[in-house]
Amino acid sequence: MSDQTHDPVLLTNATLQNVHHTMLDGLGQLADYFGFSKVVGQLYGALLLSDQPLCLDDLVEQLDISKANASMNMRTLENMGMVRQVWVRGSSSRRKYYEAEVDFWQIIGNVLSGREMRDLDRAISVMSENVSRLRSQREQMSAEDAARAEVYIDRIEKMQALFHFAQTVIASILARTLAEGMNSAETHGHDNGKV
Amino acid sequence: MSDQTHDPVLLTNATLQNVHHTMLDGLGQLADYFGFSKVVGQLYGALLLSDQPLCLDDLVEQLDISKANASMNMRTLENMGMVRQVWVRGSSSRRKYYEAEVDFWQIIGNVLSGREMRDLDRAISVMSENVSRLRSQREQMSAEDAARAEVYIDRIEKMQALFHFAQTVIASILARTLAEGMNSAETHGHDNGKV
DNA sequence: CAGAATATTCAATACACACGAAACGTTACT
DNA sequence: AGTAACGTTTCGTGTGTATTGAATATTCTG
Repeated sequence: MSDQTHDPVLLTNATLQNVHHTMLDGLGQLADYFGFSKVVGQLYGALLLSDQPLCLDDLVEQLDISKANASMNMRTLENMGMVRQVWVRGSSSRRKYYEAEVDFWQIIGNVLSGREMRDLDRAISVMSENVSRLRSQREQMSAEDAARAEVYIDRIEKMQALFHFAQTVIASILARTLAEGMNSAETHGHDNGKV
Repeated sequence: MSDQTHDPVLLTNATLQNVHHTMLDGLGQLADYFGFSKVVGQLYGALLLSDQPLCLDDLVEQLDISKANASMNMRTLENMGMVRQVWVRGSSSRRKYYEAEVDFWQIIGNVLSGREMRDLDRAISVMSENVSRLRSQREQMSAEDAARAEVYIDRIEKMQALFHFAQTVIASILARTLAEGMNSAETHGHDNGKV
């Protein structure tokens, strides 16, 4: 026994097959929509709709993709906190098994606290700096340039207001996520350790 | 006579040049981040920081891109409602002039009311349909398949809850956008007890 | 410590996308 | 109408990115 994997998990029922395919397809489109490969959506869907953790070979077989592709995209899922590794005791050897993170607020909090928030902060500070420089040098400009500076300041501040709002929204989401993390026993914390 | 365009709009001041370049660069990165061409962001930035409407040739010259590129990406900006055409009286011939839409809530409302909302609705309905089918056929399945159906239902409904929340958020943004026809200033009352 | 099993990385290929040049269609001016 | 100006579409080309099979690294078992 113990073929290469623990259990092929065949779908014998037509309805189950259809739902499975529909979900993976939709999640693939969604991932594509957000700029990722559609494979990441499919991988997540396969794990989401599985009652047991799956290993790489399971996913390779299920989605009919190469192992390299699966490995690469699983790493992006890990970096986003959308999947986590789980150790299955019955496995013949040291196999990595994954399961989907189903707490979506946790996921959103992870991704927002990472790159997005930093980019946003940087953009806002760049705008602030630009406005400051324009204000300070406005006096020394020609009338024509000063008029242009006024336009710049006006438009940049309008955009900055939007970014500040986005910052507020993201901060509230993060607060919500953190408040909800107390319930979860999993100490997810900061998993970003450089390899 | 006249040059091909009305006014080259040269930036004589170093600070203005720097701010201009910084903004266009940042907006280019932002556009790229959202899956568009960076030219889209640069075009919008050029219009945003201009006190006068600009024609295609102005933009071509300013960004040093081909006319085809400018034309194509300007259309996507138009489709997103981020720029609008404006007719300039003094132009020698029939030239299209564009200006940037500066009401960002208007823009967000436009894009959300378009594709996003429909995709969201469709995704939710697909999930509902799938859950319904699973529930109705659950009885006729084998015990094993029924157990899987339960897992499917549970996970799909979890995700559906998230999508419903997103739907609510988008709906509230759309409501705000529609109500803003009269609101002139940048005072967006921070009505975000709920995002 | 040898050997096998598994995940990861690497280089080559395939694919898709964006760009620019030029032809085309359309509109206004004389 | 003729003509000039302008915007749009199309086509060939190049560049970047994703996917794959093969090679490498790592880890567990006997």
